[in-house]
Amino acid sequence: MSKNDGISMSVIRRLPRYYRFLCELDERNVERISSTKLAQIMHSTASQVRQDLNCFGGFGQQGYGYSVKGLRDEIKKILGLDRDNRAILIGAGNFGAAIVNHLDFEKLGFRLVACFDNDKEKLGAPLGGLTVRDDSELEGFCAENRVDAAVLCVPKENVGRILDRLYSLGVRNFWNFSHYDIASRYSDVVVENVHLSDSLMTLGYRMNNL
Amino acid sequence: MSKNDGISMSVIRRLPRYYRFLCELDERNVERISSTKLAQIMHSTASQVRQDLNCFGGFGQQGYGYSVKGLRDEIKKILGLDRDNRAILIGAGNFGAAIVNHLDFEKLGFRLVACFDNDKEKLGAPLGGLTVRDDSELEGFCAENRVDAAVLCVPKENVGRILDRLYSLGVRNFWNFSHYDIASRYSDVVVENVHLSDSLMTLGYRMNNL
DNA sequence: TAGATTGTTAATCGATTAACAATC
DNA sequence: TAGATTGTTAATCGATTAACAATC
Repeated sequence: MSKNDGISMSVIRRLPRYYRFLCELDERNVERISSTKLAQIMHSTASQVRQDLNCFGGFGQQGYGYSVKGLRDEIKKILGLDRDNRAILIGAGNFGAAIVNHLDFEKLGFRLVACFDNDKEKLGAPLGGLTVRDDSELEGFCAENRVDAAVLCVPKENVGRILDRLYSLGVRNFWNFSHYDIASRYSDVVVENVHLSDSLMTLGYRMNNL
Repeated sequence: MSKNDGISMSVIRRLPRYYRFLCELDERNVERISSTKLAQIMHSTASQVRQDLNCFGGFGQQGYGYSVKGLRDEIKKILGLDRDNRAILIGAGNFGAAIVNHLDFEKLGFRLVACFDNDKEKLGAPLGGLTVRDDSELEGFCAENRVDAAVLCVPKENVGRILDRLYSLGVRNFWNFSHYDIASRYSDVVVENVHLSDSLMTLGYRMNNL
């Protein structure tokens, strides 16, 4: 983990983009790329590209640039996309189901191992290769299976209670689609918030002001 | 639009959060709030709160703080949540449908006026109070109706073609859920990207490195 | 070797934080 | 009035950009 620590969020959030663009380049059979070219693709600067990459190691070669495959694989490793982070979905409604079906968790370093919902109607429904379980099975499941992260797709009102249960079951990592402020309740957790409505409001502001 | 210009993205992205928290405070019948208290809620600093708000005007009162209702209404106006930005959905699959059903567009300053899909199976299906239209109706619809923004929920491979059509129809604002790089193709557009997979990769990185 | 391009240090820029006079 | 808290200017911090020696 030597150099992996103390990386700023700005850099971390750029990593997935590097990874995506490098995958594309590789698919187009591009073998090498300079920081200047990569910067153009990233809408960034050559300096920033080199600074970013050098947070993790010297992956380039003077006078040559970076090997596309090589760099892609390094970033894949840095992002931990080959990991098997075990995730559960909380809230298998339209929204949660769409998220789960839309994404290829495996390619992102995760494996969905269970889906829970408190609606008896949904019990047993197929979802992402799994079967929706009743909310009451959560404790039993977590006792028997390692759970690294929870994807929260339940209405804000329900998040508090389920969060407390998850926390007491040892879950410390959350992908949160609700507006519940998890960080205010627990400080020793990792929370990645996705606030779609904030994003749409931002678009609204920008389209009418820029 | 006097003071509304030249606001940094950092500030803009915080506006929806101010708005959400102020709404909550109002629901809890809190009448006034100081920058210090608001900063606690925002996980920010009193200085930043005051700096942020003063980009748009002096909404507070010395010795008192800010009126919750008053400030909420100001930010609502700044964000343009009372507007009627006319949006269309492109791609009414599981994912697009879930997005549209999940959010209350009206409360966010938008009105969904049409949904399009190229799958004949979906034609006529009800969605968000509307009926899914065939992709081929896009030109006709845009000729007869003002369209301010498009929500792109189609696979990356299909974005290029639909984007060109939308651009030539005059649409310049995009809420983009695909990995297609719109900004590279057109520079005079406003794009708000939602990259869910990037977000999940970021969570993966953080949970294994922090 | 000469040309290209990195890795890294230094300079700049912008955003955040601190300080404090103004004032309710 | 005295206390509280803003609006705003100044200081600090961190992130981005520029520069250049190292080297492939």
